[in-house]
Parts: sequence; structure tokens; C-alpha cells
Amino acid sequence: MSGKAGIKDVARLAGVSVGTVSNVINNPELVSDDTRVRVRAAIEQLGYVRSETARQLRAGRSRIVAMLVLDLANPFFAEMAKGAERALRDVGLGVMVCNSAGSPAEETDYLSLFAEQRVRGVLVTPADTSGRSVELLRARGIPFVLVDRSLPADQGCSVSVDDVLGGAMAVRHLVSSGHRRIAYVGGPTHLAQVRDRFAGGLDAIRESGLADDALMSIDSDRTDVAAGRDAGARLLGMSPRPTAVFCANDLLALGMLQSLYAAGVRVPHDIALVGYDDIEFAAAAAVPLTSVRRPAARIGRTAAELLLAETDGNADDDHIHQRIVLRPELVVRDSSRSAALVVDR
Amino acid sequence: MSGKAGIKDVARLAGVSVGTVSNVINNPELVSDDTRVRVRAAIEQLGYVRSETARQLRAGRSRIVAMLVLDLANPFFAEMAKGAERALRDVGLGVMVCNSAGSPAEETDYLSLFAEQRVRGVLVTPADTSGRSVELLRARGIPFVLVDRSLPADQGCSVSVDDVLGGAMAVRHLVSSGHRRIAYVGGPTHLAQVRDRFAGGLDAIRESGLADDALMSIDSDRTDVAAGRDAGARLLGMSPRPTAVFCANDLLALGMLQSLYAAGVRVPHDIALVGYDDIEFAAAAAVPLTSVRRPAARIGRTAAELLLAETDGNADDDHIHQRIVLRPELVVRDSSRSAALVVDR
DNA sequence: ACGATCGAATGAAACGTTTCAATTGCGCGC
DNA sequence: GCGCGCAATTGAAACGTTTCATTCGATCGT
Repeated sequence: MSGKAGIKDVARLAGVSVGTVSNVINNPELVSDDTRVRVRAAIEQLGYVRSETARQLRAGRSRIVAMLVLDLANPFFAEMAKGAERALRDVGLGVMVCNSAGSPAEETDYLSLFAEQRVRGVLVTPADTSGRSVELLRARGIPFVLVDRSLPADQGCSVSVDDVLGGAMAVRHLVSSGHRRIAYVGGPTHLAQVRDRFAGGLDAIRESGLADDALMSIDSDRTDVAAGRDAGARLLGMSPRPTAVFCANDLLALGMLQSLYAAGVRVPHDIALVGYDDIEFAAAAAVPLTSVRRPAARIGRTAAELLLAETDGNADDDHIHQRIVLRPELVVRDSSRSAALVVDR
Repeated sequence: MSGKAGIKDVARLAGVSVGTVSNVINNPELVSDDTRVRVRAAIEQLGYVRSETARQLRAGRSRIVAMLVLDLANPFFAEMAKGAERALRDVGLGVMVCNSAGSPAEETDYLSLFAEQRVRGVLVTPADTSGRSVELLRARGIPFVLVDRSLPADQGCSVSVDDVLGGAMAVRHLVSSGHRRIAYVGGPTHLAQVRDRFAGGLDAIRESGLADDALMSIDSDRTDVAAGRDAGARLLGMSPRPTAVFCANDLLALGMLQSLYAAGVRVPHDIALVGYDDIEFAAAAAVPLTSVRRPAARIGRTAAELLLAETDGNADDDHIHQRIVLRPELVVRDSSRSAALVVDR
């Protein structure tokens, strides 16, 4: 009675044809009342579970949407995934959340997996910046929406946040607080997000009439808390020491905070700190973290909706791609408040 | 040339039979050199991607393992998922991470989805405590490993942490620091984890000769940061006010910390605080959080390995289930250090 | 009472693979 | 020159569904 029963077994037990069983499941209104009851009973008795696999084979596409993110352990992406998952479950689609860990190679692997699985579509935050991943998806005809990454509207849908603006907001805030030597802690430079935030920061520097080298870049190959600690160690060795640090995400900022704290450097008194994403834990940090907020759940949900719009376009491909760019928002907390301002509030 | 080409098209183009194409892909050594080259070229030219769907249909099972966790937004589970994912990817299996959000109903939905998908196996942290989920899996013959939840070894594999011990460690620590009125902030009581940690706490209370009501339970219906803040508000209204709080996880503890801080209650001076899980953000909190550490990634990895062992048992079902229980570890930080101890260090 | 109409059920094709028994061609030993 | 064995290839069945043209009865209008 375990998972071995097929539709044929049900049909035999109920004394009908397989077609009728299929109709009971998918088009109950086509079947007479008593037959329906009989078939339902047989299904129950055998513990029949229809094979989505076979179903897909016939239908040509699956009921699963894949989501590929840069780092599942980053609450920002976890939140984003949750947003997308909710929207997709609402329409009965399954979600497969995967983690490229920022590696283009892993990403390619996963995209192949998705292609083989004939997934309904893909929500992807590409680790590969060369556009190869997008090409791959297009070449294979897999519907996709880029998440947390922008794309010209003629090339596909995308939902992103204006990271150049976000970077500018962060640095503008620091400059206007009087800082003139600011460090930027980024992750792997092949990530567009990392580069954009720096570019925005540089814009802010220039518009203030400062020299480019007022913004010093500290590179890192990862974007997690440990990387933030490492970057902190390097920062402490710099001379002259920057008076403010802008981190490409909150994980880095939290690690940085730990490093600074351990070295007896006070935040914001000695060094001001600004993060990015405004994850839930930023507000609860040792020194509540100023951060550039991005609406994670909304990004995920919106991306899912775009994918659905593209996918459900059962009409004659009249779908037009959309490029949605959301605005980030600066949330100022203690980590970047000058003493005067703190008193001030 | 897009995702439309099937194995037949490849066969036709290469001038061979479909069986041969299949062999080129799966048993290259059976095919002569020149044929192999020709077929490979045809595959390349057509952009052929084999349909995992059809493959599965024939094979009867898929190459996907499902993982169902209580809360993807909780870094503990995210880390666990990462550990499992790594182990499974290493053997070429895909992972589908899903989020029951602690809801038994969602859980049932997902289990049905998994059954229909004929997944290779399931790693599940059950939200349903009644054992119905386990029964369901067994009835459908789906290999599974319980994660973060224990099970008698004759009923299936499980990897968990001794939460009763963990709860006891936390409360013992508080009691030995002199606390006599301790609040326990739990999540939904249908979660075994929540109950076990309380039970352990109660053990610790009793072994110290205190009355049961020295441990007061504050219930909550969720286990996130916001719920922690709510619980904080309720705690502040209690009188006499507890001198220590043990939270069922770090998210609750961080929320609690925010509430207390906002109300001007000092931690640990006025109230000591202990969390559970020791997520990465516990150490970076406003007041570094004492927490009961659980090895998230290791739990995930171990569970994946158990599932593989069960699944690969191509032999005659000689698999014996294992019940693995890991020991938690108390990590003491500032949030529970008495003033004397802080000076002391 | 007869064809038309309609609801209900059927049976077979199709989806894209893998697998396996059968076939083919070929060099070899005798 | 004959049968053998071997390597390479083939063709068809099977996996479990959905779909659709067809069949079967029965009811209906005239």
C-alpha cells in the first residue's frame, strides 16, 4: 500500500479506465457522481499519489520555480527568498531555493540543473557579472527574472535596488557629518552590487568637492561576518586611519564592529560605521547600525510576480519585460551619529 | 535551437539511434570513438539538454532532496541548510529548501508536494509534533531524516541536539549566578524544541532545590525578533520582575534585548539574558549574548549523510536507522555576567 | 419509432528518456 | 569456408500521466 500504486491500479480497483481516473482528479465535473465516489474511494484505499514527474513530462514544464541567491546565510537573501516563496506558493508553485555562494561556477552548475529539471522559471541573483548566465538562460528558453540586479528592459525582467544611489546616500551622510577619510569595505569585485555601491560612494565624494582618494577601498573576497572582522584588522593597520567606514553589507559591518570593539576603538566616537541592507540584526547590534535599507521581502515578492506574469502569458508572447528599480532608504542609528548629534536627538 | 530538441532530434542529426545517444551520455565506453564524437557534436549543435523529468519517470525517483525547515529567516536554519546543501551537492543531488514557517498545515502541504515530486528523500524539522508528519512520510515510503528533532532509532534516522540538556545548562548557569526568579520565553508550545528547553530549565531549577515557579513561562506564538520584543513588553509588566530571562532562541533574545534597552533596563545589571542557538549575530549584539550553542552546519551535514546512507542502501534494505544526539555548549558572554564577574575577567 | 443530441466513459497516442534483448558486421581460429 | 564470439548498434518496451477522438447508451424532439 506504499508509494507503489499508479493510476492503473486505481482504475482497476475502481473498475474504470485510466482516463476516467485522470478526469476524477483533474476534471471532476466530467464524471458522474457515483463513479467519482468510487474512484475517490479507490484512491484513498491504495494511498495513491499522482506522479508529478509523469505529469510534467506530458505537460513539458514543471510546477517548480528555482531561486538562486548569493548567500542563504545572509538574512537579507533569506528574507527575499521568503517573500518570493510566499507569492509563489499562493499560486500553487513549489520553490527550490539554492545557494550559489557567490561562485559563478556553482551558479553555472545550478543553472544546468534547473534546465534539466525543466523548471517553470528562475529567480536569480547572478554571481556572474559577465552576463553569461543571462545568456545561458535565454539560450535555453528558461523564463527568468533577475533579482537584486538590473537589466535593460529589452533583455528581461529585473527587480533591483538603486545601489549607486544607496552608496551615495551612505557616503553623503558620512561626508556631511564631517568625515574626510572614509573606507569602503567591499566583497568580491566581480559582484556588481559591490561595485555599484562604491561608485555611488565616489559620486558623493566628488559632489562634495573632495578628492577621489577620500574614499579608500578595502577589498575582501567574501561578504560575511568573518570577512568583516578581517577587514577590520586591516583597517586598524592603516595610517592615517579613516574616520568612517562604509561596508557593502551589514554582515561586513557587524564583523567590522566586532574588530573595532575588540581593539578598543569606539564607534561612532573614533570611527563611524555604516552598513547596507538593514537586516533585522543591524538594529540590535552592539552599537545600533546605521544602514541603507532595502526592502528584501518586497524585492522577492515583486520578482515572483514578474515571473508569473511572464510565465502565465499563455497568450501569444505579448509579454513585455519590466525593469523595476526600487529606492533604498538611509536609516541612521548610533553607529554613525556624531557625539553632538547623539546629544541633539 | 532553443530548449526544444529531444534525444530523437540528436539521434536523427547524428544518424544513429536514440539508444546510442543515450549511451553516449550515460555509458560512453560502450560507444565507438567516432560515433561518440559525432553524437557529441550533434548535442552541442542542437543545444540539447536532457530531460531530467523523463529520466526520473523511468528511474522512479528523482535526484532532488527536499529540506523543510521551521524558519528560513532564522540564521540557525539557514546555516543548517547550507551544511546539508554542501554535502548533497557533493554527490550530485539537488536540494530544494522549503519553509514551513512552523505551521503544521504548511508542512503537510509541502510533504504532499514532495510526495508528488517523488523526491529522493526529505530532511525535515517537523512543525507538527503529533508524529503525523513522520507517519505520512513512512506511509508513502519516502526516506527521511528528522533534523533538530529526535526519534526512536527503530522509527527512523534523526539528528538532534539534546535540548533538555541545553535548557538545563542555561538555567543552571543563571541559578548559579544567583538568580531566583527566571523567565522562560518560548515559542509555540506545539514545538518540541520549545518544550524540551523548558523541561531542561525546570530540571535545573529542581536540582537546585528551588520551587517550580522560580521558572516562569512567557508564551509567544512566534519565534522571531518581533515576538521577542512583544515578550519583552510583557516581561516588563510582571511584578515582581524576574531577574533573568532565558529565551528559546537567539531571535527572541535579541528582541527581548531591544525591548529592555528601550525601557532603560540594563542587561545584565538589571536583568540577565540567555539565548539559544548561538547564531552569528548573538556575539555582535548590543550586549553580547550568552547563548547555548548548537552546531548548525554540522547538524545539516550529518543529516544529509544519514539520508544518503539510507538512500544508497541499494542492498537488501539492511539499513539500520541511527539516532544521533549532539551536545550543546554554553557560551557565556556579557548578557549574563554579573557585575562582579565582568570586573573579574 | 428514428435519427439527432448529449453525457459518460473508453482506449490509445504521446511526452522523453533508459534499458535490454536482439541484430549486425567482422575478424578469428580451425 | 564455417561457425564463433565480440563489439557496436538498434528497436521497442516501459515508466505514469494527460488528452482527445471515439464509442456507447440513453434521452429527446418530431
